[in-house]
Amino acid sequence: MKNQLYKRQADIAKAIAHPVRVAALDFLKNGEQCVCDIAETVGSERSNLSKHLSIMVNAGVLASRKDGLKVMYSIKTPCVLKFLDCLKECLKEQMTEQQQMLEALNT
Amino acid sequence: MKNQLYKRQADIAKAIAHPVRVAALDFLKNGEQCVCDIAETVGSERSNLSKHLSIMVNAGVLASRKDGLKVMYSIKTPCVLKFLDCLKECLKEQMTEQQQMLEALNT
DNA sequence: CTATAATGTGAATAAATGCTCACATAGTTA
DNA sequence: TAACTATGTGAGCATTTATTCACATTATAG
Repeated sequence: MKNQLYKRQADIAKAIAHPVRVAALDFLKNGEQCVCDIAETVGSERSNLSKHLSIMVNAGVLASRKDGLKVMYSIKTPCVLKFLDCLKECLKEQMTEQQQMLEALNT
Repeated sequence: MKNQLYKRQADIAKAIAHPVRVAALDFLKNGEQCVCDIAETVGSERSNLSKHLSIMVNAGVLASRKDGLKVMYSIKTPCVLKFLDCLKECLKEQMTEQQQMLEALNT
């Protein structure tokens, strides 16, 4: 039972745990975007990006809708944004720690 | 430059994106614990868990210290806890959505 | 010093993930 | 209808990650 919950939490984290996907999410903070714009921004092959996006849709992180020729992707729930902020904050803490070590080295 | 940042954020997410590691973190919310207790709680082989823990230490998510025969692991920064809460919240949102669909099916 | 306990490591294997390419599909425009 | 645009899909391959087992290491206790 609990293991199921841990697995599902891990699946959500996994869906985000790739540089291209983090970059795409960071771009999608500005609102929904089509695949071609995302591809250009994150610098990824279309077909490859397509797969990354569908991974995130399957994990419930993104939503998608058709608009004529284009497919528009958007962040599905507010907590995904929170999640991204958390990630950035963790990174910031790590870098602050490194900087303190650097300063200690210079004294 | 930005790609470097995305990669490092992805690395942090990756370090958490495994059921055993989520379970271990959830246990470590109660404070530092030795490997044997973590192993028993999450139900994982010692040597396997040892590797999972070292992955998280390398990613800057956990800290470790020796205490006699034992090695004690603990969550390194508060934002990791926040991160876990975010994960749980995302899962909750997903499950709420599913429940609404279920209810719609019953009407 | 020897035995024991807790943990880590390395090699081998298995499984999952990611990338690229060629092609398929769906909608649009001429 | 034909050509074009945006996107998705499948196969093949390379890379990464996970698991298991046997063994190494470190500290403790007798």
